Amino acid sequence: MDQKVNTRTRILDIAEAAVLDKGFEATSIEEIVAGAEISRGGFFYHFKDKNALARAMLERYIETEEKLYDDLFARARELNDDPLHCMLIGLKLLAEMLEEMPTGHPGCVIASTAYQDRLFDEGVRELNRQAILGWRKRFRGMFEEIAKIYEPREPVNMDALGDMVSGVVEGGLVLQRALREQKNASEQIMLFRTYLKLLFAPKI
Amino acid sequence: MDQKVNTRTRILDIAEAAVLDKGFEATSIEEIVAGAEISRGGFFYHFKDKNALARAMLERYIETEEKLYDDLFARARELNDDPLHCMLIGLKLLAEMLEEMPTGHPGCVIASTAYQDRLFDEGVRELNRQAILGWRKRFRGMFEEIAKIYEPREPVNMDALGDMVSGVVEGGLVLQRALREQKNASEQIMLFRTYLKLLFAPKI
DNA sequence: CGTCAACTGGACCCGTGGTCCAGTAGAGAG
DNA sequence: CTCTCTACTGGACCACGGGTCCAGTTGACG
Repeated sequence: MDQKVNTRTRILDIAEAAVLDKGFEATSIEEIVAGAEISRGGFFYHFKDKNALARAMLERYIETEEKLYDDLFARARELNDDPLHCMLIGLKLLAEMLEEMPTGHPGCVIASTAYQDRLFDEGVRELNRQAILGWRKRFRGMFEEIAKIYEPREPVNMDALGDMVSGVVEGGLVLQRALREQKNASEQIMLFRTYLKLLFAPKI
Repeated sequence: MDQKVNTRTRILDIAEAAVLDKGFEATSIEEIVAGAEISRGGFFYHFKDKNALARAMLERYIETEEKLYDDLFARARELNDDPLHCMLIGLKLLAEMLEEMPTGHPGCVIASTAYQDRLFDEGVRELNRQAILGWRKRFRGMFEEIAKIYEPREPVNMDALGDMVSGVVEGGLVLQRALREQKNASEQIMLFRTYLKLLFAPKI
């Protein structure tokens, strides 16, 4: 049963790398089983179809992402207890992280899932939705903390501002992929950071 | 030869609607020829393969999009000659437009192309790239005009700020698609608009 | 009348997702 | 030592979609 866990994880690892590289549709089961050195039958033993694979990948990815944000903002909090500065530091760390990731970070999984919609079943779509709603909640919470101390200079919808973190990351990754440049996503995050500085800056 | 133009255009129309609805990969040639009431042979007479179709669609789409931005900011200019206010009005118009589009506007074509990368040939990818670079240039130009009059309160990279328009739209559309909500993209644009107001606001 | 563009229709190939199933290697329980 | 159960293997088989090839038709125009 150690082997069981191993094989399933190995499939997920290989699939994830391939999907991040070239997208879900372009990744064939053939190629996954070749990489994992198993038979086609073996693959379908673990995942009843490609959708089940997608679901498992998304679940794992979302978990990783949550942990990543937890760690990142925990580290930021250690450096500065003020919620605004914590956010600014966290975004800087996020930008640096994105810049270091050569092939582009998994964030794209969400976007690519959104755009290949009809290929996926309701379960996958719902997972995707919940992930984004989770980030909305997380960041909205942080922004509300900030707003308690620093009154925003312009009125903003906090849900939308929370979404903007995800939106800027996703949008940045789209640009990066399409332009074949390397820093777009991190630049976009840094611009968003400037936005927050301006928005929550003490008046005069 | 009238028929020729007609058929080609008809194919493009039907393909575009289908692709916007469910993505390129999920749109079969079978379905396109059924919609256009032609034979499979007829389809391949006009487009040597699916990539040629993608290229033609992208070209047409980019042209439409350019014209849309031209019109939109021309209208904005009529309402206010100041470059900052013109931009703010233009973004408001853009946000309203996005909100009215029920199925989501074609912007997604760029993102979806970016994420289905390997399915497309170099020609398609390059078209995609050029479209984004075109928008970068357009918006950077406008921001430079603004910056001549209103000194930015924080230093920003003008290329990145130009990209941010595309990024915010693309990111917003990703959210909208994944969340199955309707206003995310326009909300994101309105937030970006607030950003510009803060960034270029006269000091004090 | 001939030619050419714009098709039709159908045969055919291949890769990919997916199903079914019979068989087996190996670990752990009795 | 056998019994069973999990985790597979391997191969036959199907449907569908992209793509090729090609022979034949139709209508406009010189």
